[in-house]
Amino acid sequence: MQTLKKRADFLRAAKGVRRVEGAVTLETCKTPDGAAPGGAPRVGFTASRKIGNAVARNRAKRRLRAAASQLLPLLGRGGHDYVLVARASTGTRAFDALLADVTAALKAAHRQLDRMAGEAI
RNA sequence: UCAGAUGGCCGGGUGACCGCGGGCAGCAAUGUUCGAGGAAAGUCCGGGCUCCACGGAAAUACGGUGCCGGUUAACGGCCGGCGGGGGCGACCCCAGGGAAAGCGCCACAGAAAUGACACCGCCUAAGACCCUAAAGGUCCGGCAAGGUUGAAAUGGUGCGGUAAGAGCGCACCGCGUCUUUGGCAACAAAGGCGGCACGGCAAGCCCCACCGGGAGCAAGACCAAAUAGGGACGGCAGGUUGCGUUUUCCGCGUAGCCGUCCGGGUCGGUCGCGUGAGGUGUGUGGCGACACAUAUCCCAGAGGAAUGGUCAUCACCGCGCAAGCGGUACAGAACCCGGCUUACAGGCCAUCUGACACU
Repeated sequence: MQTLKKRADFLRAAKGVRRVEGAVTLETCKTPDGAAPGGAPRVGFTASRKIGNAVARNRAKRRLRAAASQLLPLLGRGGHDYVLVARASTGTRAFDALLADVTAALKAAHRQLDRMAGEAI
């Protein structure tokens, strides 16, 4: 799975669809043409200083990465960028609950994307 | 046993499955091995390394350091001493050069704050006057003991002395100064001399001694799409046109397009990047910091940034009769090293001090 590395990719995702669910915030948008050969979903992780010190931020990103590696191959849509933003409770929430949060956020974001696509047509 | 002082150490362990980053082997699949800290933190000092600047050296300015000796690559670190202060003690604390080079400041209170001073007080001996004596009073005066203020008041205590007092005299203590002795030194001790002359602040300026060129791995080096502009060479087109040569003619110069190369350096990539003032053990020297010798080990190197998820079991702590449940600090390397400072659940070890008890 390809990870996002450019600041511009994160900014583009932040302007797209945003869902807050439990201990995570999900931001997503379409991958720009040509950026991801093969059409696999791309993913990025963010933890701001509001989360805590460096140890807390690292831990939050690791748990999000673990969750994404389980869920995105099943639920992710090709040709989309996903950004998982850590929240204050990301480091301490039970992992089952964290998985449920990410799943719910993905499904809700997909519904919103479909609705926007329908309006566009 | 209790209370305390100092120095040091640990910072959850083991196993299973699915994953992550680097090295090595391999065409690959894959295999194998290594993978955060005592502070990785704050970025406060000192160095290595890199680039820039610069005749050498010194001075001025600015900044830093500040008892003495040692240690170190170096330091504002560390070690050992000295001085001052605190504690019954083990031990702890100190921004600890110079105030007779100079300037400045010393609020409030107080009589007086440095050219020290006289508010309340103390005295009436000598001299003059009143009172014809005595006693007393007035003047001229003397004094700074006692009181009051303050962070600080021109040595302190005692005895003598005096009208009252005063280093006025003496003893001891303090201070200053000289000499001797001990010590590498800071300094200490002893003796002589001086009747006291010399208030505090240098963390206000300043003086003295010593140290310091600047910027930092986003340093710096290399490879190199694109693009702007430049250069060289070749080809095509052209003597029609524009511009310059004051005007006309002639002539000359210049302006176009394409390709290759040079140069340039952006996105990106590679290096810098971990064998080092390295760790560990042993020995020797030293009170110690540390040094030397020797053996042995290779121990993170990412670049949106690697350690996560699930489970079992053990250890410790809390709650609970129990089954069990919950918790396990502070905190994440980013060029490297030596320090300092700050944070830290819980636990361990060694040495020493005081008190009590027992032998």
